[in-house]
Amino acid sequence: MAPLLRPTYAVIAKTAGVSEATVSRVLNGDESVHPDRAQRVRDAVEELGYKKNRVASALASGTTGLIAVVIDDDLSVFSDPFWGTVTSGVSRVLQENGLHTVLMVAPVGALDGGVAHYLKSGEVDGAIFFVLHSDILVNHLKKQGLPLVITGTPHSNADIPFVDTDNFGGAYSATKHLMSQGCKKVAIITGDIGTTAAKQRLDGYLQAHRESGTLPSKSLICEGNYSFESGKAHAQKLLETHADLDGVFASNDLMAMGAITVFENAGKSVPGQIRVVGFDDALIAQTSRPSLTTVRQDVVALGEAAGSLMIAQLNGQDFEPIILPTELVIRESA
Amino acid sequence: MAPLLRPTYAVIAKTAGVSEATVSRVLNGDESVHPDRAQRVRDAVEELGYKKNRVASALASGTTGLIAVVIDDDLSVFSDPFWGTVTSGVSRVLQENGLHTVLMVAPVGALDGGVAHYLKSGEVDGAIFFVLHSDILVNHLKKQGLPLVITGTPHSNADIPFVDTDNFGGAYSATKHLMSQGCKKVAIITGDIGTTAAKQRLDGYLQAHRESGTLPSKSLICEGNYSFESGKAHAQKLLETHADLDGVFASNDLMAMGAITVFENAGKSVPGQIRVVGFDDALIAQTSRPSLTTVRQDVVALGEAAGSLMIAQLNGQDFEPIILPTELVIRESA
DNA sequence: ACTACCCGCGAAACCGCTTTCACGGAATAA
DNA sequence: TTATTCCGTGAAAGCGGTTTCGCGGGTAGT
Repeated sequence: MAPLLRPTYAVIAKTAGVSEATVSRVLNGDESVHPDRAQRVRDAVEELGYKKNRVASALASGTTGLIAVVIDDDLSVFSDPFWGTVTSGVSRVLQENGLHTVLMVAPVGALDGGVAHYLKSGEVDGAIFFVLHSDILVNHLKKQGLPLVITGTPHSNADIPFVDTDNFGGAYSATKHLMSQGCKKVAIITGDIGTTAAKQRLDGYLQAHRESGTLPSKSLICEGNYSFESGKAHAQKLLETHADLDGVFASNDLMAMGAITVFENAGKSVPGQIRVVGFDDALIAQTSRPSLTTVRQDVVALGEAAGSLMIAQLNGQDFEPIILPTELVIRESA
Repeated sequence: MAPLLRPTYAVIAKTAGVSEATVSRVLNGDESVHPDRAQRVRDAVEELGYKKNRVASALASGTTGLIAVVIDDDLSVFSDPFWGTVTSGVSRVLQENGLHTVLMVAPVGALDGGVAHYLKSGEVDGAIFFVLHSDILVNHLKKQGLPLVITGTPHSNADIPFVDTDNFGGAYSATKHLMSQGCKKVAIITGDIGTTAAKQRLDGYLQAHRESGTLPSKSLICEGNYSFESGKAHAQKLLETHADLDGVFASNDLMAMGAITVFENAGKSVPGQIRVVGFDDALIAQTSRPSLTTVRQDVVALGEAAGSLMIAQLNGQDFEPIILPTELVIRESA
């Protein structure tokens, strides 16, 4: 493909007057080479503008320098700026460590799909999973010894390293905040309850109620799916069933926006009559009117943490799950 | 890394009773193998659950099956759902063709940066560029024979295959629409004028005016940078300098939203007193109040087109630049 | 002074697949 | 029948690094 042929070890070895083995040692940081000869090799490398052929290196060494980022879903997920941002964080950390990011967007499903095969085939040195609908593939890969990181909390309690936002704490403080603002009846619109994040946020909401001694009625708990439409639909239903509703915690900003739209169209002012808190601190939280009080999570940091955890594993270092803190950002809506 | 050792050609060859060369022929679709022996090979492959080692294959054949997606910018770009969506389109098409996507997010800058080296080192079979600030690297790579696709229109007129949205046409129809709604004085807030897309949208805006015989004054042309803040800032300035402003075409939805925010805060109703049209049809265009009239571009299709163009090149097929049509989506703001 | 070790370094095998080359036999031509 | 092609096929030579193995010389032990 490349017309100009790049130098190989053979050339470096000849111009440096050493063997190929020595070249390899120098280029891989083997200390046992005499400084003078090592320097001769480095000079030759410099002079010839040598760049190691990673493919050959991969074949011989068994490591490819590639980390897969797997999004277990369809394309729509990636339109969500959230995952794009996480990915950029991952990518940056990996790049700083000389690794590259292979992107795989596909429903993972079974153990014998294309993605599964690819991961099992040793073409990547590790895999970072984003949206995980099931742990079976992950557990399978773990058994094979592939370094893994999960972004979000795994479903099972297999000891797979993961990074996550403090969903519970964020939801808890959001709910507490609504209560402290005088809300007597606060509903929650959850995310896709099949995700651990949605469950944890619901738990935070419940915990806040538990502590205040006022358990919310079942009808205040609405099972949404993170979409704008589901936010609207549940807000509508809440209006009809709870005339005295005065607070809503939505599991993400988009649903919060949907709810606010419905409330205002129905003549309920936000935050005057109903206070609303979202989650994410996405761009729309700042640009909307009223601007949205929300739970901020540091999305780039999440990606970077995932990348770092992967690096740590590859280096054989110790590592533990990383839970990133959240911050309640108070704006106009609550 | 993988504990269970996978079978190699040697094993397949033995169980099928043929030579490794024949195995290779069968697995690469060489017609010149006798059907019976070919079948024996396929049976052996099936029976042993053989999967080709792509790394070894890459070393021997010189092709890696990897396509780089290069975003010539910093991380922030990837937080924009736009590029995430394009990427997912690319990724899907490539995956369907047995290729994988390597993501590189970094300022490309010079010819000797890390990204440049990687691309020149033959570790990828092709590269798709997203945000391009300069054509020099691209031209350099093209000379080396690396298959390239640019998403967006290149700066120079080098014959590099590209895909783009019909920016000119979209801006033209947006401006025409404002005029047809009775707007006498329509301003434009452009995007980062260093991008070809921003220039083309400006041209469309100007062309609409030219046809109507009313050339806009210089002060109606505001140079923004695609950010919410720049939308707000320019809207503010416009309010101060043009009391009779009654229409604004913003080069993207985010700036349009910024402008609307300013107008409404200033007591100007949208679309009552000032009509606003955006560009992109991003999610916020639907969720905002008033909902945004905007120029829709099919972002997934853009990515798919880029992927297809790459595939075509790799197959040695003919290919031409692809310009995707836009559609004016009329909502409340104009 | 003689054996026992350690250390730096090169020769060569190897990673798993691709591709050239040439051979044996069948098919066609003379 | 003999000479000429053509064709399917296997042996073997890479692709470009990595790694094992063992050699020769220097240091240390007694």
